[in-house]
Amino acid sequence: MASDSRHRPVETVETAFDIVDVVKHTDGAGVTELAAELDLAKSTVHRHVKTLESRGILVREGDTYRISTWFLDYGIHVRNRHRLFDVAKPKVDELAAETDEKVWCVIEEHGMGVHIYGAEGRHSVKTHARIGQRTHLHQFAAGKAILAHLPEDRIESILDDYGLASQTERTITDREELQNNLETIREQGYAFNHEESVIGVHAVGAPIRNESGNAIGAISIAGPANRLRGDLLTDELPDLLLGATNEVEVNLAHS
Amino acid sequence: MASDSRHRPVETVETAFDIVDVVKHTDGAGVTELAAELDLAKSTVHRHVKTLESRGILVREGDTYRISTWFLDYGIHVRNRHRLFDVAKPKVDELAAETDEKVWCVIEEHGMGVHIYGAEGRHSVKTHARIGQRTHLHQFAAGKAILAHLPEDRIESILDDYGLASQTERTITDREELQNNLETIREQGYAFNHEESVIGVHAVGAPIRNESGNAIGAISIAGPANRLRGDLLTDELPDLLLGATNEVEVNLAHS
DNA sequence: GCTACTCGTTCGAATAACGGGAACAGGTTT
DNA sequence: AAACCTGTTCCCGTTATTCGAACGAGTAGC
Repeated sequence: MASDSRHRPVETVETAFDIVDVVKHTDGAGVTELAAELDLAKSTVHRHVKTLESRGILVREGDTYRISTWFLDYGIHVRNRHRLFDVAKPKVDELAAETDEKVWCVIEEHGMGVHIYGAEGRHSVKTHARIGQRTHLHQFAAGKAILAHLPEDRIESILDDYGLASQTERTITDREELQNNLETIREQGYAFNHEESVIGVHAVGAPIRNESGNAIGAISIAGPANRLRGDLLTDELPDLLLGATNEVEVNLAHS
Repeated sequence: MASDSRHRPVETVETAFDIVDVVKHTDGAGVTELAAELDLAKSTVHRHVKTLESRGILVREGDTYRISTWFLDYGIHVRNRHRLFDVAKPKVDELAAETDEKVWCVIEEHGMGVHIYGAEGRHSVKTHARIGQRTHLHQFAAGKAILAHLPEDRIESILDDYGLASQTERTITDREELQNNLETIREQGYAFNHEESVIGVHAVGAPIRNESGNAIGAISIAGPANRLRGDLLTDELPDLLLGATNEVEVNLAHS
């Protein structure tokens, strides 16, 4: 981290990815538009875009370039190769079938939570989460479950790096309050989310730990606040969840 | 296409993606390994890798770099933004539930077929296909259904570009034979795959066409050859499939 | 315990490449 | 028909990329 200031990035590569980013966020753009947006010469953008196209990273549709499914190929590859995915997927499916709610498998990467797999129950809410989505760890149940089970210094550095941005009015934005919450989570072994990421949505999340006890991911069950409350939320679902995560941990250790 | 020879790519960007490719295929690699593999100086690779890491494209685990879920994020974004996905997904799920076989939604991109969504039936075979996978159009039912419903000149240029590589001993590798097959597909409105991509697997595929009648994708039903045969394969499944694809086409037109 | 190998990292200097701007070709609008 | 838009091409100057060698650190060998 201290070497960050010393490290000078390859700017040509940065502009290439800047182009990809703009193309993604605009859902397709032309050379002129990209050049204007990124303050580059048209010829420069053109050369980059042609390079990316020849690699199959961008595809051309008339005069606009779009992100290609190259990313889907690589993305799914990443997911399938992740140690957790194979083991967790069947359990996530099971939980969704048993609870009829939305169940997510989340991993930690670079200090953020990444939703790598989600299973629908029959009544599952349309959460705003999407496969591949990155969310700040303090903003949701699975994330807090992960955060609580990381080494103390990593927790500090993550909170330092990203801060405590709010998602809803109920998101925990006070550092001390979060520390208390994490302590409770460690004691209980699971975390709750009371409308902290989406108003009207409650969730329970439990960590998946490796041999050294550090969380590498988590599983969460989410549903409407008026259905996920009382004993169901505080007892039944955590029980089910812990059963699943414990099993995943055991299977992980033997793989 | 003719300008391909004239176009000189941005080499720095190429090396960056070369690095990403090697990291993907080796499932994680270090600086020295990458430098040796790509015949570059260690310092060059180091700078690239640091740049990619700071962007969150690669993640570091000890001394090896891995592909990150950044790709999953972008990949799923691409899929979700595709016009076909929203409309086709529910139909694919329906077909899988009705037939109990593996059902795929495939789109055409850059002259290849990309599997963007697959639904499992209760008895579905473990096909080798994976979300994001790119396959030559002539090698499978959905692909041939697409190929048959493209403008004549595009068909020619795709076949010229990619040739007719074989996947199994039953893959169609003769151009004339393929043309005859495509003609039959156009007459019937759907395509069969008789162990042309995987031995022991049969499939039916039907195109999804836009307003001008050109295929933009296809849906296919695949299953074991000994179950998918006779009337089921030649009549029942095509009927079900065409019902679904027609509906998708109508919904597409009104979206 | 020391040595010898690996790994990632840093530095400076030379050259190759990237980026810019102006001019071109093809289409569509005014 | 002319004025605009688009993507595309060219060449030149300068910068930023690349290389190779040297460094620090950690690990395996004996």
